[in-house]
Amino acid sequence: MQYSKSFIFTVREDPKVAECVSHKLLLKGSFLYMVSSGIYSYLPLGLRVLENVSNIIRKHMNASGAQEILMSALQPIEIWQKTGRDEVLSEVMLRFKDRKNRTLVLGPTHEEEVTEIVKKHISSYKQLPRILYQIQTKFRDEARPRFGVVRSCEFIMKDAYSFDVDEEGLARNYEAMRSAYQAIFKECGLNFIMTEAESGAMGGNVSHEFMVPAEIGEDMLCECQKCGKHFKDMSNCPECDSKLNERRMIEIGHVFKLGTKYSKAQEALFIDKDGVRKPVIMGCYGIGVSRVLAAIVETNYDDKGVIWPKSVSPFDVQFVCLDEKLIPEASSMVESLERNGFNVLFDERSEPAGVKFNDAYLLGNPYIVIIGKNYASSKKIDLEIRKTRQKTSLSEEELINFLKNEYGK
RNA sequence: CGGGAGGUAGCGAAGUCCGGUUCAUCGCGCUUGGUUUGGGACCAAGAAGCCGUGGGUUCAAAUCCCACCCUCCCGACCA
Repeated sequence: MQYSKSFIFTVREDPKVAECVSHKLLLKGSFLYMVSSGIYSYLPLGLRVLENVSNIIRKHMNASGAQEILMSALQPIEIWQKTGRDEVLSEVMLRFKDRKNRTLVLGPTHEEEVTEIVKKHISSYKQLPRILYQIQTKFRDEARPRFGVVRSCEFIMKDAYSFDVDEEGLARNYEAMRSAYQAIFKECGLNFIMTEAESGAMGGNVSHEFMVPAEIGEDMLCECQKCGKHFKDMSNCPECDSKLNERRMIEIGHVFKLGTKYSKAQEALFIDKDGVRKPVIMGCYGIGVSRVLAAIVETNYDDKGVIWPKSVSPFDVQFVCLDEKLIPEASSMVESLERNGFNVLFDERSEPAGVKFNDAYLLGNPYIVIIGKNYASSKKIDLEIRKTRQKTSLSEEELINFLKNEYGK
């Protein structure tokens, strides 16, 4: 992608509307466009990261046997009345009437709808277990949207639902999802903590949360000064009796054993081996995909900008050409990088070097390649690692080998 | 929903107390021409504003008064 033709428009000043790091940097680097408080559009850069995170999620979901679907955002109020959650979630639920005077809601979550789907299609133990998931936009009328994409009224969520014949099956799927989550967050470059949690309005009795320690976190965990373990309560460490510190956390994922709360209320029944009709045993598993973006930025940045982990960065390489006369050479190198499977943002603009460097740092792609004056004599280009800011001079061949090695290609 | 701060050109800000040729100003960005090109460079010329919205007070309002809207922060709330 040529920078001069891209829809990338960084700004020099910090946006006034943003206070926290992720909100500020994502707007400054034109990853996001702010429509209104708690409402954001994804520009090309932001969408690339979102897609990368989504694809990591898909990979691990599919590997654990889950199948992707896409449910409607518009839902009739009636399915919510079956479980009583039209009342429980009334504060956050966006509802309106259509032309037929029927009440519709913009789905804040999808337990009810997925249960209807399963009710229609599953009737025998032979059709179980199954896991369905989707990556989709959720709508919540938040009392106070904040921190950009951390808490917004419209956000992207991965929600998965498991369906089993018994508790043992549920336990297996719950474990499968839990380990998939650990793999997903690790691959996204997040330092996360898994902890037992309350089930809240979801129902069920077992649940775990995945948390990322960050300044702006809205949840609090107690961290042991000695052994580093985390707990909900502020008594001395149950493991080693040392003092605990409070630490703020961003919740990025939550898994629940739901049991039969929804299947009973909505009569999603199957006939078991013994001929008895039983409610399907359910679990649900959520990841705040857009919130993962924010959490990554909140924990991967410096005074110059974002430092994306390799696995999610919009581009692998930002290729900075500092001399117009070298554009033909630079173009051929960019092409060869692309042939080798790397995504390259080719900065061929006629801007001063400082502008290009600062944009590269702000956008946070992991590798910055610089071609300039020294190339004519040495035939070497410079590679700068975004994270460490270390620079080395390399030949084209050395560069490609280095990157292949870094990306395991 | 309670408390605090704020809204002036695309972005960031000054001006608001004390109303009036210092009132529409500055920096960045943008347009045109030229010089530059390994760290946000320089010169020249330009375009761009219902001073958040509506009402009021006054000879006169960005500035004073009232109402509303929007944004950020703290708290309550948060599957």
